[in-house]
Amino acid sequence: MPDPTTCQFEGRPRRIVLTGAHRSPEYCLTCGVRSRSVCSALDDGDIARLAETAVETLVLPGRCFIEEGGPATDFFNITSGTVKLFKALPDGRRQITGFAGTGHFLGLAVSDHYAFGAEALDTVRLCRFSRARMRHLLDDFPRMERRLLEEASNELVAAQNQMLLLGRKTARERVASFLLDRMQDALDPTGIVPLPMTRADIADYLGLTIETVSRTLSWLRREGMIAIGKGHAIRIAAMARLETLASGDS
Amino acid sequence: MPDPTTCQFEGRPRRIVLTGAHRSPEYCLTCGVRSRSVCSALDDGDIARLAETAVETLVLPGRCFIEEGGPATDFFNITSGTVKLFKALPDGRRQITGFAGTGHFLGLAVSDHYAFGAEALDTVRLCRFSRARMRHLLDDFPRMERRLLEEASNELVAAQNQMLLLGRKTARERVASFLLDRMQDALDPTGIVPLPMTRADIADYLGLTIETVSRTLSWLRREGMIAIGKGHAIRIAAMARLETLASGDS
DNA sequence: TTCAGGCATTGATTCAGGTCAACTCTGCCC
DNA sequence: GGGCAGAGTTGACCTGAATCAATGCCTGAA
Repeated sequence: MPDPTTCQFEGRPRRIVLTGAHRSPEYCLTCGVRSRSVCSALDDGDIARLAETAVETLVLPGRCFIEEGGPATDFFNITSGTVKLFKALPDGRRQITGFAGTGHFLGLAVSDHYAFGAEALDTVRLCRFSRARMRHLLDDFPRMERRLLEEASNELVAAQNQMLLLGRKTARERVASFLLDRMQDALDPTGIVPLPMTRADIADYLGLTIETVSRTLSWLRREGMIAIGKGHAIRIAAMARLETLASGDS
Repeated sequence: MPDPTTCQFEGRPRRIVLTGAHRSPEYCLTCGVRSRSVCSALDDGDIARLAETAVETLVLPGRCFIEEGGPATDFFNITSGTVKLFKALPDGRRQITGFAGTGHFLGLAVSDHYAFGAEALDTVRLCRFSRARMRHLLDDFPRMERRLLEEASNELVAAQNQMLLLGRKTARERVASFLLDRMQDALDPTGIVPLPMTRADIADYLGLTIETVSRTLSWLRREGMIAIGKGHAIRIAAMARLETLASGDS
């Protein structure tokens, strides 16, 4: 069983080998990453050079692969799976600052120490670059820098939304906002929202306790706004009412 | 008197004229901005071209110059003064997502609408670029892009810290963290922390009410950790104890 | 099948911080 | 000086979410 307190890589890091399919700009390196990935900004030549420097890694669920405050040696591009990013206080209180999925970058820190930890929610595949190599790549591929800037800008907008949520929204508004955000992410028009994280993760993301998250979900169900399925999925039953609640119009 | 509900520029927008002093990389455009500014990443030629496209603007205290949700037409570099950045809910609840001072960039949004509002705390001078021009500049000056990426990364780290604060810290820990952050910003070794913002701004930044901010500052004073001076300044009297409090070690 | 352990739900109670209200302080205009 | 408005402080009380506690519900191991 993975020990979440240690911080190591699992699986079989290996050199990436490009095949025909991977030359398409809509696929990343070895692993079929979609348009959000690093490769959407690069051409075939770029990708060939990247392949020289990236290492594909498999991370098992529950395994922490970035340790908050640890030396920032690597840079990551997630190619499948979901990770949670978090910060912690000495007494154990935790705040999840975001969830990163396929195509997202990690480890952009300017400092030489990671400002946050990262842990795999499910089995995660990622491309790992040494930061030194990464710096050289940025010099060679201006498009890459453009991509990173775009990603960082998007994350800043998300962070500002989250600050509004954490600072000023009620528990009900927080949970409603969270469900809608997740639905946007899943791009599922049927209103089924996958929740690969535990109640504890949701609580740590929303600045609440697990009990409050649970009570609030039950309340949303009693009110007919959602239906709670088996196996960590929720169906949104009254989108409009949920949106009104999330925006704080009440 | 400025009307904070409308969103206009004050003063005398004008073309920027470079003089000898401004050619130095440690000064921005017209106005003596230090190393954090856009110019630290540019050489003389770059600066000369920038000067063609930037407009200097003076913003009066209390004036909102970026309206949340409004069309994102411009890009800004603050050359003096402090602004508050905020998001609001329909019923008036507000969250200040950050304070931006000399050298900071604003308006990096990927979307074509601003994701936050900005209002001058004191008299603010800034260099304004149209976003269309800005895009062309980024193509011409890769160094500029590097600078923006660095700035965005720093802001992301700050945002993550703020999420930890808003989601998991107590009122006392929040206020202590805030004072220490402000001191870092002011770079004043004597421990005098300038607070150009009102109690309401501090409250909206920390996710508290003005009453709680006031009570907490009074408590810190009674405990001997700070001394509250006249005219919006505070002296830190027991740095170590304040740091222990801020980090949540209690 | 049973048992153990993690996760989730629900109820009872507490408390940190919000709300409401009174008051002071300061600068400012007349 | 007097009066006024906005900012700040302090007290009394209330409430939303945390805390504490009990129970249910899976899943995997023996």
